Amino acid sequence: MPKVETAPEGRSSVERIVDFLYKEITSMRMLPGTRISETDIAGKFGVSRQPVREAFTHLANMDLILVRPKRATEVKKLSIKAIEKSRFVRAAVEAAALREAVKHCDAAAGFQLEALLALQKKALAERDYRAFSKLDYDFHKTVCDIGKVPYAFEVIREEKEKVDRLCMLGLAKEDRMPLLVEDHEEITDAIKAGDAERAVDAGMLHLTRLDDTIKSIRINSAAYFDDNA
Amino acid sequence: MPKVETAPEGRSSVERIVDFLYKEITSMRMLPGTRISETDIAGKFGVSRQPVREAFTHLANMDLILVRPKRATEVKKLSIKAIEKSRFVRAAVEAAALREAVKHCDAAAGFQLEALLALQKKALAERDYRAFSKLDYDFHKTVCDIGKVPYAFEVIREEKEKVDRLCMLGLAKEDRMPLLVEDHEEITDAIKAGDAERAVDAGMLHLTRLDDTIKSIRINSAAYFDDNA
DNA sequence: TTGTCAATTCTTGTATCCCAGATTGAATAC
DNA sequence: GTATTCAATCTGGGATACAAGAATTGACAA
Repeated sequence: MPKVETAPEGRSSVERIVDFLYKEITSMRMLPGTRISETDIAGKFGVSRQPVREAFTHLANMDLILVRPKRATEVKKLSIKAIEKSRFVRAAVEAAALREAVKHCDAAAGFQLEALLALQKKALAERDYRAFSKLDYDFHKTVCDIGKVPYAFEVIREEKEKVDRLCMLGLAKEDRMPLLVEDHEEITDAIKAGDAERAVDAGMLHLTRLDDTIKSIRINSAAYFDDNA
Repeated sequence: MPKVETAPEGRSSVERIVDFLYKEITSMRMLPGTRISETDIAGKFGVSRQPVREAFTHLANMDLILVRPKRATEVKKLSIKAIEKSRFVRAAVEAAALREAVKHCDAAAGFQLEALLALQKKALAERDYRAFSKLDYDFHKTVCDIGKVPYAFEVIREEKEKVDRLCMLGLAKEDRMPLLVEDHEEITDAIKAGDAERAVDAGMLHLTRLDDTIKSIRINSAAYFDDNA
């Protein structure tokens, strides 16, 4: 018998609470500045305050909430500095991954990218943003895999998550799909051509697609931001 | 009245505990695999288990300890994968920072680097590793500042801390000083010359200086490592 | 001597209680 | 009417007590 892992309705109390709050916050259902109380959450989950406290510590370490002792705990506001840092790290890692991908690209790798591109065009034609989202994820992961730097994608994903919350405020994600597919196409061509600089340039251009979104959100939703750096 | 910040003997209990354990672990006074008990630490600090638990959560999030429920908590072993990831991120960020530094370098920036170099040579001549260590820190920070990417250095520092623990096992750090200063010299020259590729190459070479150390430690101290990837 | 099993004793997880600081709003003095 | 003060109340911080799981150690039998 393989030994059942039990886990009746999740795992531990704190994990369930962390998961719940994480999703609430990153999906922007809980807006920055929202105050959350240990007691409330404890009541909502039918547990004592202790697990909630630990969950809070977790989320605080993730920079998602701000615990102000004796005052209150609230959903952390977005920080321009943090976003810029994230943006920079992502660009640096993405560039490095692309250079490695160019170095290690072979015929099979080229086909992998082309296959993903085809699927993306299909999703684009069907205006299936959900599918495209997954394919976008796969594309960048594949680039990292081709470059034999799997950890690069971990970093990219981590940094991406940090700004994903913000993008929930942006509208009309569907409109940007064609542009993104074009970018992927250019990146693929550059990698297949073995042109590292062109691949990096395309990758960097690809990243700038986010900048406008961020800028407009920053203006329209200034209340959710913290520093004005 | 400026309002005294109190803080009798530090800050909060958990912060003191985190600081203590952090130093113990990163200085390798507590070796990987060492078991630590909430009760013990609580007793040692004269507090209850609660603050200790929170401190543990912190350290677990930093990947320094491993909490195994109902079993025990122990100092986390070193992970080859984590080291490679850290190494990659650092290289990527360092490269990006160097490119930016080249872009923004002016006469004043050049003098800053030269000044640091002179101090480093002085420390080298005096075999003052402690001073050199600080100057090395300053050098890389200055590069990031020149490139107007201050957050880059934050990342570099964070990643550096992750492998610093490991370097405690290495000996004869003094012997590598001349090589490191030479590297800094080459990096400075390349930046001043406005040659981005040369600067990046020099920076990458600089990073490889660590690789031998890591490799030898990995062999000599295999017991402290986790995965054998 | 060795293998098995059970009780004991560790470990962390959770609940409950009390405490101190901070906010807030009402009452009071001006 | 305005400003100040003080107390009720809400916040998180910490201590203690209890629960549950895993490892260890001991006895006992083969």
